[in-house]
Amino acid sequence: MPNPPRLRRSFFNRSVHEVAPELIGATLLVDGAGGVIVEVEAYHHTDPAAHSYTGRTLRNAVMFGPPGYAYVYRSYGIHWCINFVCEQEGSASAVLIRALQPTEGLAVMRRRRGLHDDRALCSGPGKLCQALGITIRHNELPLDRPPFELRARREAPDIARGVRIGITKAAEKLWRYGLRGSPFLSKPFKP
DNA sequence: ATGAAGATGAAT
DNA sequence: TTCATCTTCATC
Repeated sequence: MPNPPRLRRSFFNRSVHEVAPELIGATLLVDGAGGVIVEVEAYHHTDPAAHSYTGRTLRNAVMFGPPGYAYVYRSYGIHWCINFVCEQEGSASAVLIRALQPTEGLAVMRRRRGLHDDRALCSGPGKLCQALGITIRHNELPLDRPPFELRARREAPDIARGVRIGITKAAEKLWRYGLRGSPFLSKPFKP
C-alpha cells in the first residue's frame, strides 16, 4: 500500500471546526518520529479560551498568519504544546494536537520520555511534544516541509466529540475530538 | 515593575 | 489534590 497523500497547506485553509475532526486519523511525524493523531481541540479566535482571543501578541503572532503553520507555546513554564494554524490569514484560529498513537520512531520517543509504556508516550499535548522533540524552535515552521511530515488518513474513523479539557472559559462546547475507544487518548470520552 | 494565571503532567 | 516551573500579559 502506498502512503496516503501528504496534507497540503490548503488543507488548513478552512474552518477550524472542519479541520479539527478531519485530523483524527492523520499521521504526524517530526524527523521521522510520531504516529496517528487520536485527539485534538479546536480554538476559534472568537472563543474566549483561544490564545488569540484578546488580540495579537508576540507569543500568538503565528496564529494571525496564513494557515498550515505550527504554533508552539510553553505551558505552565514546563511543557511545550503544538497547534496547527487554520483559516485565512488574519483569522487567528488553530487546532491543538492533544494525543497520538505512537507508530514511528518508538525507540527515540521512549528515550525522550524515559518510558516504555507506549500508552503514556504521547497521551497528552505536553507528552507528545516531548516524545517528538517539539520545542519553540518549531514555532512558525510550515507543516508541509521537513522536519514535519503530515499524511492524510486512509478512511474516516469513528470520531468521539466532547467538551474541552483543562479550560474554564467556554468549556461547554463540543470542541474536543478523538478516535473513539483509543487507549492512547489523554482522557477517555464520555459515552 | 509586579504579580496572577495558565490549552499540563507527575507524584502523593 | 498538590506542586513544579516560568512565560505572558494585564495592571499598577
